Amino acid sequence: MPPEKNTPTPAEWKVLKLLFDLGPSAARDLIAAAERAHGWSASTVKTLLRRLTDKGHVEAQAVGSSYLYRATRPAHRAFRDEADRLLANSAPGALGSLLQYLVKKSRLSKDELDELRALIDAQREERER
Amino acid sequence: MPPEKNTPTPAEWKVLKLLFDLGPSAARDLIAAAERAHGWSASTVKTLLRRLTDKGHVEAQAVGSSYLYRATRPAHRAFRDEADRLLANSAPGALGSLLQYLVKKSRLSKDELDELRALIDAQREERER
DNA sequence: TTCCGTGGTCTACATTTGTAGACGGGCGGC
DNA sequence: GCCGCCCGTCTACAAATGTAGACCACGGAA
Repeated sequence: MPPEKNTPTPAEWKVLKLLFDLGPSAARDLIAAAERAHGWSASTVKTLLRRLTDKGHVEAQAVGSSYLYRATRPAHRAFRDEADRLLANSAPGALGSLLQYLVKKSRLSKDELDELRALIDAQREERER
Repeated sequence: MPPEKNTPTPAEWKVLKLLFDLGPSAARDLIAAAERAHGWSASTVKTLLRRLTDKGHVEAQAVGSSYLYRATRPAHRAFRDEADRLLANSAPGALGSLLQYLVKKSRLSKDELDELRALIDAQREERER
């Protein structure tokens, strides 16, 4: 169980995503990015940032008179949680086709494909035994 | 763009999931299942069912004096939409490891693994060219 | 020293979501 | 033919969410 229980809401995710993209950032940059990306007002971003820190997804590190915001967990961890939600919902039978869809759609690089293939082979071995 | 715009809320998903599991069902069965699975009252299920039909995820086919509820799109389609949301959020770099995680965690059957592997090989070919 | 821009905090408010009771009508049993 | 049960609809209402203004303090520019 991850320490963070409250998953981010969709709007919060968007801010989180910006944080992932920009890396640890000052409010001004996040606000600018959110304005550009979603047309949000500064206030909106501030609120979402507060809620994210409340929920523990974002950490506000005091720097001078203001904060540097950073995601508390790395992007891949956060996405993983999302993925878990997906699995939790998905019916067992539908899973295979779901993954196929994802692989097709996500246009992985050759290296990534190789890794994935290796993983699959390993799993197949396991099934053999 | 799928016809359905409003994605189901988490609670709605739970009902949808029950519908997928049970197949087209009468209210009584859904209510019973939801009671068992989530401890919900009949009213709650009814409301969620209404909202789902409003949003177009569920279709209420009149049968006698009541309805037979059925999901408007097959499970795999619905999950696919969820998966799309996931991809939309996920940063490109993180995708590979995300899929690995999913494959590992979802414990596919040998057949499913084979299919997935075939798909990956196909993609690799494509990268070659 | 004064003023302004930024950033943070408070407050606000409409909407959506989660959860559920009340009510009226029909059908199946007695 | 009357009764109760089950169903669908209406209504309710608290909490979460989306979106944002008001206000205040401080640090830097002038």
